[in-house]
Amino acid sequence: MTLPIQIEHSNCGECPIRHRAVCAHCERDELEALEEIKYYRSFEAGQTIIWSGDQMNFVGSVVSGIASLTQTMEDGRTQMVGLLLPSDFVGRPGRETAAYDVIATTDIVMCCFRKKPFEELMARTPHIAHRLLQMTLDELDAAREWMLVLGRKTAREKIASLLSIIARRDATLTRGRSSGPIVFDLPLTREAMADYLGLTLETVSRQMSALKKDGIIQLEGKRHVTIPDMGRLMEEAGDDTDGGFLV
Amino acid sequence: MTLPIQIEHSNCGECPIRHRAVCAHCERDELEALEEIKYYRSFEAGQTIIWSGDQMNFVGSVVSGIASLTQTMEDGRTQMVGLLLPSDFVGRPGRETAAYDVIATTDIVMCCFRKKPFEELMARTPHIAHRLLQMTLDELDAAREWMLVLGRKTAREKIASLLSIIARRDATLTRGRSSGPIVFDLPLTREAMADYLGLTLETVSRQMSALKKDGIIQLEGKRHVTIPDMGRLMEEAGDDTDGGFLV
DNA sequence: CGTGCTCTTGAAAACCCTCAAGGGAAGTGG
DNA sequence: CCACTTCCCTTGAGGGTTTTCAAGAGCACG
Repeated sequence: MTLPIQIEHSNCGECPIRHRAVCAHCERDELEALEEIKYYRSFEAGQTIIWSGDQMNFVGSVVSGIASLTQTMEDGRTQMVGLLLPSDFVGRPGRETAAYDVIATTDIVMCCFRKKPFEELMARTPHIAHRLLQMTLDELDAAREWMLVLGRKTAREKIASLLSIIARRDATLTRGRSSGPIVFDLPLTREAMADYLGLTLETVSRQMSALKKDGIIQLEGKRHVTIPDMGRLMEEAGDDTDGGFLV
Repeated sequence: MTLPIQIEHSNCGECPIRHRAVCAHCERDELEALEEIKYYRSFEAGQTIIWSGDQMNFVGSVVSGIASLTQTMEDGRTQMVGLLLPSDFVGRPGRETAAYDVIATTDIVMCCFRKKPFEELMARTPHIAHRLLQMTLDELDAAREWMLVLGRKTAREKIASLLSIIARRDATLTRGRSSGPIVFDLPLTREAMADYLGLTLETVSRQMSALKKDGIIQLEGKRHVTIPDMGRLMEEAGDDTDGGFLV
């Protein structure tokens, strides 16, 4: 049941998210201060990391794996409001309780900081505060982009939008190449996709099949996706591509 | 056509948004620095304040009136991604071009700062940076709350959600009372409501009529709304109220 | 009194959801 | 090794909500 997950990166200098996380702009001495209050935690896929309404005793960064921020109504309707990827920040300085459920989508490793010390450190470390502002503004943009998807796009466009976001992220992480087919594994179940897109899982499944039938995507198994032509996918997503090269 | 709108608040100390805007936590000397780079601009209802893709030469705060942040697809589908109320901040330090259209919903007065000097000032004024982080986090929460509305609520629940947000804001601004009926004027056309809610204007109109027929709201004319029972409205919105007193 | 704008209402159609059944792969225990 | 279960996914049929298309009402303005 409980796998002993190895924590390898005790040293910030060797951390895989060193240059993208909230600590990205930190100097050596600032990193050392962070190291003193940090600790790692691992969660298995499916585990709830934070319950909405709970006391938040820590903030932190996703080191590896994927988590989701979700909101649930009384009758069970669920909406994912954020996808947390490696380097993304979890928690809100200055707030006591969590506003959303944070759920591990895959096995995940987090770099956590006790909240109080982190807030104190942030107050005297402009590099951290500034980076957090940057990241928050980016998340706000992503949330607003997603509002267009949720409010105005068709089911087919929604699926294409999600796939192109994941494809783009994968392309950034794995290599800079933009030519040739893009290949990746979907980190989400059909149900998670549905919760992200404001659809039912049946509609997700149907639209995935339709995109496959039309040659926009290729599927091996349920999760392994190949995108032969990124431009076509973006057309299906309804985004202005106008070439779309260089992503 | 062009009304000569009076700019009254040249002095920050008397500014109506003094304690809620990005300058809220500023000391006297910080305010003086802001005063040196600030200027007021007025826009009439319907005017576009900023075009998506344009160079951003200023950032600023809404002093009075309402503006909307909207995103438009090539085929004309429009989604409002933010509602800018007095004290809300416009613009993103560190970015060159605007990501969204900013449109004056009502006549509006803005307190603007030239972008470059503001960024420099922010770099050496933690009070401003900290306040901006707070405000950005609040906006992120609002955006995420709205994602649930867009993704998972029915047309009727969407309308009720919008009305309760406006009602709550009005209640906060005009007085602390929470008992008795709430009365306000809708600052949005049916079309603007539709763009906010991801609906068509016909559906908005129909659901407004339905809520009226069911006694959830009362309408005088098209814009003047009375809410006899805030609890009932929030039930219709699908929000957990559990009493809901104290707003 | 016509024009323009916002809003309302109706009828038909489209899209997505709900309900239902079943397939395929992985894991468990006999 | 093979039933059996479970989980995830696919596909079909029917129905409901919202959209689309269309017409007209109410109001302000010139």
